Amino acid sequence: MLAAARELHGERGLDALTMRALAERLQVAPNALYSHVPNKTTLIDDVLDNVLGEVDDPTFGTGADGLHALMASTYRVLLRHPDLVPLYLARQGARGTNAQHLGEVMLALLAEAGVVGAPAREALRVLIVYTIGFAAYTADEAVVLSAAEPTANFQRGLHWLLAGITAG
Amino acid sequence: MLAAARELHGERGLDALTMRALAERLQVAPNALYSHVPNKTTLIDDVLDNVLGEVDDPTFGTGADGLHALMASTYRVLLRHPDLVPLYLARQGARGTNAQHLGEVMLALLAEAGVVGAPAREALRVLIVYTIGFAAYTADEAVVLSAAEPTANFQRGLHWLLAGITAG
DNA sequence: AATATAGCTGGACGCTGTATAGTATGCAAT
DNA sequence: ATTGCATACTATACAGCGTCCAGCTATATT
Repeated sequence: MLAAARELHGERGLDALTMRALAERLQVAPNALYSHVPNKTTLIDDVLDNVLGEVDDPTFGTGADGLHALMASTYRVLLRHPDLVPLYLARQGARGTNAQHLGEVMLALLAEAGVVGAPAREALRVLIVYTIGFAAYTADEAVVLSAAEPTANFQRGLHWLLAGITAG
Repeated sequence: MLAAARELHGERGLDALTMRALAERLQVAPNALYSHVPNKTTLIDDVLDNVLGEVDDPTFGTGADGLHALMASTYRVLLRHPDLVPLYLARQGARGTNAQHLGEVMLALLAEAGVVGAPAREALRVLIVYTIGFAAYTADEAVVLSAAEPTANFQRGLHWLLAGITAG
């Protein structure tokens, strides 16, 4: 069902992802979905977290470099799903297992860069906000402009933030 | 009508701001609203831009200092309307007259700080994204925690960005 | 063999934004 | 003074939404 929901969203967009349309795709009555999901909100929560599974963990790069790679990967994933991006912010970044995993990886990389404790949690928030925010703000444009210009812009700002974070 | 919409939103939240509820408040049939507004989306656009009118232009402070003050004021305004914040991002910051004015003030302050042309437009985007993004992400928390901690966090990141921007 | 449970169905409720058609009011031009 | 027209309203209605309720059936458990 999550898979069907993601297909439907991928093919026809967020607005077309209604309980009735999803039920039709599954050849099932609309209310049958409520045997699997308490409501549409948590279904979308699941979709949001599932999308985050596409983010690549950085296999190389330590500390700030790794963070840069991770955030850039996240940015690319978000741009692939422009209409979902505002939802991440509305839900403060989603709380599923994939989101949690990303948070842990980020904290590990921050620790490598010498940032731990309260400053690390602050840095985490700044980086998440900046990345999702930039994706939300440039979503339309980036799709049109083949992402090159906004991505460069994103990376420049990201660099400034990382410089400030690691400078203590 | 815009005033009534803002009242209704202020009193009962975004979800309660329906065409029917607004019509009832105005003692009018629901569809009568469509003599004044083409659809609900542009009504909300108007509300969003109207809210931005609450942001204070910095009367003192030049360049980076002024920008810091302006963004902090914007952040405070946004926090006053948590449920609207995701909408700003979904619409790339709104395009009404108030939004336009803010953009011009920001560009002027950037110019004072020696940033003009393409870098200025990039800086503009980074600052807007960061501010709205942070507001969206901390909205719930900030209301509960009386805003002190997230605001400090916001200002720290903002400082890093401004340092990067003005360093060229 | 009896029973519980998971997954479904038909139908409905209350809500949403909005289209259509018609009506009363006030102002402009003849 | 009368005609004409735009503005703002009304009543009604449509299609769509998320979701609740009651009941059926097949499968799994004891």
